[in-house]
Amino acid sequence: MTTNQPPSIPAAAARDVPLAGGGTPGVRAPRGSARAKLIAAAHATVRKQGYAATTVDQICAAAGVTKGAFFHHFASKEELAIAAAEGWTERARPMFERAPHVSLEDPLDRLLGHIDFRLSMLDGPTEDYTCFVGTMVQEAYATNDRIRAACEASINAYCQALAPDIQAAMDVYGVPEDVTAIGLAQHVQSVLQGAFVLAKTTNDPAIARGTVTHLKRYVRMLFGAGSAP
Amino acid sequence: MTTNQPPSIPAAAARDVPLAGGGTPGVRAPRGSARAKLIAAAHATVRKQGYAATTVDQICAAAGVTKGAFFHHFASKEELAIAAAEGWTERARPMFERAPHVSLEDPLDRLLGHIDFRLSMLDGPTEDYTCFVGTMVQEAYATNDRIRAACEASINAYCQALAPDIQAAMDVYGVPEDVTAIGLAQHVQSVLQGAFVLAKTTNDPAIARGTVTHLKRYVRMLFGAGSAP
DNA sequence: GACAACATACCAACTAGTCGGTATGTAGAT
DNA sequence: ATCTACATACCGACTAGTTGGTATGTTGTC
Repeated sequence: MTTNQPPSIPAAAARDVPLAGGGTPGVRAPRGSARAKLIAAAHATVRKQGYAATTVDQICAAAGVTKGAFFHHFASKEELAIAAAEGWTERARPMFERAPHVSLEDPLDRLLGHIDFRLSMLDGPTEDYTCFVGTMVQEAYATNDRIRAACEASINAYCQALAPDIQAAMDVYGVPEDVTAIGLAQHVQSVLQGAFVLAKTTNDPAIARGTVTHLKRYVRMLFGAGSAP
Repeated sequence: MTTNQPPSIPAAAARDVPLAGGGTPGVRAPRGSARAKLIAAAHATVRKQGYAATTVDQICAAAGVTKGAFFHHFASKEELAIAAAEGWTERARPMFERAPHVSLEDPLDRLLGHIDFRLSMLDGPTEDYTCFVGTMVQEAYATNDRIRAACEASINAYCQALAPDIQAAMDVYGVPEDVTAIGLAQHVQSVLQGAFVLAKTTNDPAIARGTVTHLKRYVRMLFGAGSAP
């Protein structure tokens, strides 16, 4: 796992790095922007089609750059995948760090606020709220260990970032034995990943919202059952 | 959605339909077995590599048949995918129907027994306990609506099969308002799908077991909080 | 002998990656 | 300041190999 902190699921924050389309033919993009555009294009394309079905040419077209630029920055499609997994972590970090609920006093409120925040993201086109690394790891876990490890690092960073608030809430409110902060953080991540899969099944976030709502109720019951201040 | 009942995640029940290997060269398999072998091979291969990364030749090799047999039974790779999604439902049905917990008196015991059963399946190689349709829908939801719908039907059949016991438990024990039987069944399925994604991340079922254990605690708390007989 | 169930040979399209080349910036010597 | 030398960023035609699918031949069964 990497040593940095947060991680996992940005939504429509792609607008920072404009994808193609805006690339008026003849007018070159500023030098040095190709790499970031390729990573953003990979996020968008893989979230929609999966990794294997996404071609290098498609990513280049979505990024508005040529194959020459692609292989200048990345030695292979695999290297892009790994860089994009790291980029996913970086892209998610500010989203969760800057969310309003992080400044709440009570750690349980922060945790519930985070779940509400995730709930509010379950809207719009499926490919805008689903997880890049969650999608990619399904195709790579058994065939490409470097990509698998990069996805693991991203998911792990998310769980590690969530754990301190959970631990603080446990310290304040108590919780049944054999519940750990990291274990509950992983459960949160699991429910979200499962919500994405179910959402893809119907191409609609309704079921996903239902399942995350169950998660929120669970967290409330878990901490409510213990002693309260 | 199809009208049949159960559905979703068989484990190592593949042994009914032997995959290749056993195909001693020169010794032909019994006529009429190719279709079932191709579907079983698709299950195994897609669970391991994903749909797009799986080639028709790989499926044929795993099934121990030739391409001619493949295209005799299926008009295209897409048609196999759809048939395999239906086959997944059929394959899961007897596993869950014959499990010992189904004969328990109390509906809540049956539900908890089912979760325990799912928990016990989280063992061995990742590709042996993960979900074929859950894997495939991630790659197909936006690009192939027929495959998406076939996966939806399979997941839906699972939830529909689980709902009656949940409803019965709700009738006996009560449950917070705005909890529905089908909604909770979908949550169970969500947690399982998320557990599979997390398991793929580390290529180890430990996290998956943890998250399903959280699910079991949630179900207990949900029904325990209401009035009990 | 006719039809279903296969097998074999083959092809057109596509894909990741290569390669020679151009455009743009930058550091140091004069 | 300006010129040279070099590095970095990017372009797009090309290739070797792969892929889904087809066309045709063979074998077993009723």
